[in-house]
Amino acid sequence: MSTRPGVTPSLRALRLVASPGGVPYKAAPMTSHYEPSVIEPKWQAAWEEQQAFRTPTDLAELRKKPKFYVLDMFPYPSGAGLHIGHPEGYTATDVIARIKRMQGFNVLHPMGWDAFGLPAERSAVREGIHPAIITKRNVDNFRRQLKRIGFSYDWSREVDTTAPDYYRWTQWIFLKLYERGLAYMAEVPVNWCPALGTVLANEEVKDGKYVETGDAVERRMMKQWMLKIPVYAERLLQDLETVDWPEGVKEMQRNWIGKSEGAEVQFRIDGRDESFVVFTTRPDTLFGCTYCVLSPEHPLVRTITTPAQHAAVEAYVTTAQQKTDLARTDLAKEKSGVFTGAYALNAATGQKVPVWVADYVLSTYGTGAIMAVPAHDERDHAFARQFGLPIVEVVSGGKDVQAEAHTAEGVAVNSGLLDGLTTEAAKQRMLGWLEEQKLGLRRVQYRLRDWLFSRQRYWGEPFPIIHLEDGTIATVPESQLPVTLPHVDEFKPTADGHPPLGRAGEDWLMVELPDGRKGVREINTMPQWAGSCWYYLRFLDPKNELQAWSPELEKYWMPVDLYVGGVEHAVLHLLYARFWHKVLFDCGFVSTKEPFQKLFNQGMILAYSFKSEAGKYYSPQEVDDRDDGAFLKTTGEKLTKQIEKMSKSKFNVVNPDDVIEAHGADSLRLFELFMGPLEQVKPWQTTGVSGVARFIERVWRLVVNTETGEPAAKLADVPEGEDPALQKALHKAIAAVERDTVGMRFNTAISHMMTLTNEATSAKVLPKTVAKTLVTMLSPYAPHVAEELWQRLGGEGLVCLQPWPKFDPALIAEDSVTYAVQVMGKLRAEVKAPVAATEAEVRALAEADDKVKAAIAGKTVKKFVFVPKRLVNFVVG
RNA sequence: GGGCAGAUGGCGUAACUGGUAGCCGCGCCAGACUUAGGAUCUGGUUCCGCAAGGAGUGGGGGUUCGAGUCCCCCUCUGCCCA
Repeated sequence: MSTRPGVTPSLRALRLVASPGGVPYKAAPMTSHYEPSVIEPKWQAAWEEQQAFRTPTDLAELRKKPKFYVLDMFPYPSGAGLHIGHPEGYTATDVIARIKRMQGFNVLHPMGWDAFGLPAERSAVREGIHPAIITKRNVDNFRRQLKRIGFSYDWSREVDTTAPDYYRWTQWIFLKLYERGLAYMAEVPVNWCPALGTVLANEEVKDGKYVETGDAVERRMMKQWMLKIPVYAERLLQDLETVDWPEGVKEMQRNWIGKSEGAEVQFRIDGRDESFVVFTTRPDTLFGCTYCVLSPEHPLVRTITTPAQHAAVEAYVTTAQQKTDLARTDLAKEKSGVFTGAYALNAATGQKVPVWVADYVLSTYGTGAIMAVPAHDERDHAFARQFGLPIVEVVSGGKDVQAEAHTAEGVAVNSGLLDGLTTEAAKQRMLGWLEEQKLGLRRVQYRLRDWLFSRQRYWGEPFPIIHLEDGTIATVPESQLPVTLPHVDEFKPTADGHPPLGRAGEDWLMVELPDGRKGVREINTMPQWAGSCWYYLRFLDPKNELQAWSPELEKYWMPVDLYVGGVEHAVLHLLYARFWHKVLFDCGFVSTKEPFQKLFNQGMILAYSFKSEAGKYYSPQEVDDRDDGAFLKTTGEKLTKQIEKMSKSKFNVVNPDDVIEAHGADSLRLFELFMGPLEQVKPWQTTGVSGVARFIERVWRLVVNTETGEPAAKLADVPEGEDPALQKALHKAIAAVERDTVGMRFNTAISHMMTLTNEATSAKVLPKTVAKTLVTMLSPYAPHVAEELWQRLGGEGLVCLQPWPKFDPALIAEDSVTYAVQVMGKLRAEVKAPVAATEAEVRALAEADDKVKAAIAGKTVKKFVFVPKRLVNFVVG
């Protein structure tokens, strides 16, 4: 290809430039054409050599400027490498980091690796290689790919959650949780995944399967570490009000925390001196309670069951324990249950109501017992219908409650002292009455449960915990952290079902304390969430060997000003990190209540895929994608084209390395942002990249004569105002690009630069200062080509360290304006008027127009609407 | 089933507090320059119509001089929760 004459020489140049200790970047050839493969390594080397993005560590130095902490959700370094979705958010934060630097901020923009986790461990088992080696290999690849895109990370702050000098502090934070009574061990029903040989958190399980792999999950009782996140439920809920997050994410967190206010009501067992307590959010419906249900695990089940029912109940309880929570509570499933033979007394009516056992009531939620009000609760209704239990209406609502539950609010009926009250008033009256009668209490309930915090894996943080012979627990002293991962022969569970750390030698497993007590180390490890709960704090002070971070640096940098990542972390990571942060706040180790002030979710990038009638997928290379449809090249078979999530099996994964090979990193960056609003889900269109590549080449030609490599002929050392129209376009562009960039509307910011470039292309003369300003504006987006052009324009130093250009508001002001002239809301003409024109003047101009005359001829103008600088409208009758 | 977000040319999208719908790209069409090239430049490109003109922002209704934007109902898509 004649326009790319030097593919081989430029590749050679790339190697020269990139080779450490080789020819310095300044020696890279001055090409006449735009060749990203030459200039990108050149400027990456220059940034590195000049430490352009090194954030000061000295506080006195830092305090001279305001701060801005812009953070990406750090990736799990998978073996597959980056896909096109990663750089989307990373490019956005990089543009923000770069413009903030230019605007005079100290910018903290770090990157690291959330590198503990199951995939590396499974590769380790498969390949027989230590997960640390696999992790390093993957991290090296990720780092190489990220550096190739020209991100302005301060790489001296890189952190890796699997490094002992990092997880030492993860263990330290765990000790703080333990000391505060927030971590404990308990025998709990867990989601055990036999295929993986580990337990999973509730949120990792869906439909009885592990969400990542689809492996089956079953229930088992096991002794596990738990964290008492519900202690912080109220603050996690309240403090959402103080952060600038997408409303949707806040709502998801609120739902996850699941606060409900209601009552605990005591039910006495008829004829026995026993009682149980139910939690209800609808105390106003107590008069409608026609039966009660205990969960199969409820301790009272065994004691109250009558001899006649004993066998049936026993059998039922046994089967129920096998089922997962989800299978038990699924609304669509047929309800099951067994009568215990016992009766309870309805606290309000004193009537006897039967007590059943059913698995749709969970022991882990509320009190493990419910009062059933079939008339006003769908699940209770389904259950009552199935077992022929009575349904009594206590909230009037127009529906026939025998046929369908009426769950909405209404007016209380058949409810004694509550009759005639609206639901809210009835709740309050009933609560008051229950408290007076000492039959119940007001109670706030959260859906949020204790966080299952241990895993039976190798590749995770060991707990700094020792189990002593006397059954008590000792912690490893802070001074002896980290507890490093031991050597093991295999990364699998032991033959007798212990986690992989059970394979460690006695020198690791057995511990003797200074006082002579002996014990064994905890052999569970922490879940992957642990390391990501606090990494944003380690970035502040990553090399600190004495503390997890310096309190002074924490006070300077926190909170994170902008945090960008996928919405898939809306609840888990973001809730766990907030929880730890609040604990650290209570310990006095951090100064802010919340870690992430502003959160932004980038939308997923999808891609087109091609599928045959038979359901087989084909790669784009095999497809002829035309206007009239997509066809398989070999057979001509018609294929369907659809937009889907990228996946190897659908042959629609786009790799950033390939895009860089074809168009360069600057084009990749621009296109990632030009596609559409950052928050939106959108398809990757390979052909679209050439559009932004063309834009870069147009800018290039403004500066460089592509025949000779000399400066372009129309570049001139003349005042910026040489061409007033161009100057106006320039200042408008500065204002728009700045506004849209800081507002994270990158797609429109880029289109404004394109418009300016088009204007500059058609201008006769291009003042050098205009070109320099354009290049400066472009530099956060396409930093490599901007550096190259800045240099060729004779700019001093690096363009990425220049101040952001200022616009002159006076130059943006228009002196005349075009008015749309409507008659009855329909556009009939346009007239040009001075900016300061009065209503009467504009009306006169409009009425003088022939088309307007024709439209209003013979009619009376009933009203004249005047919108300054925009339009006028004749309302005629 | 509930909650949230969304639906605009052939495609990705743009449109400030209600004020000329379609900016910027992709693709396509035409022309220029050409060693005829997937380069560059110029012009065109919502639809119907030769035109005048008309229609048009998922569908239906409403508020308003004026609605992509506000209100009500519906359809579909995505995400989250059950």
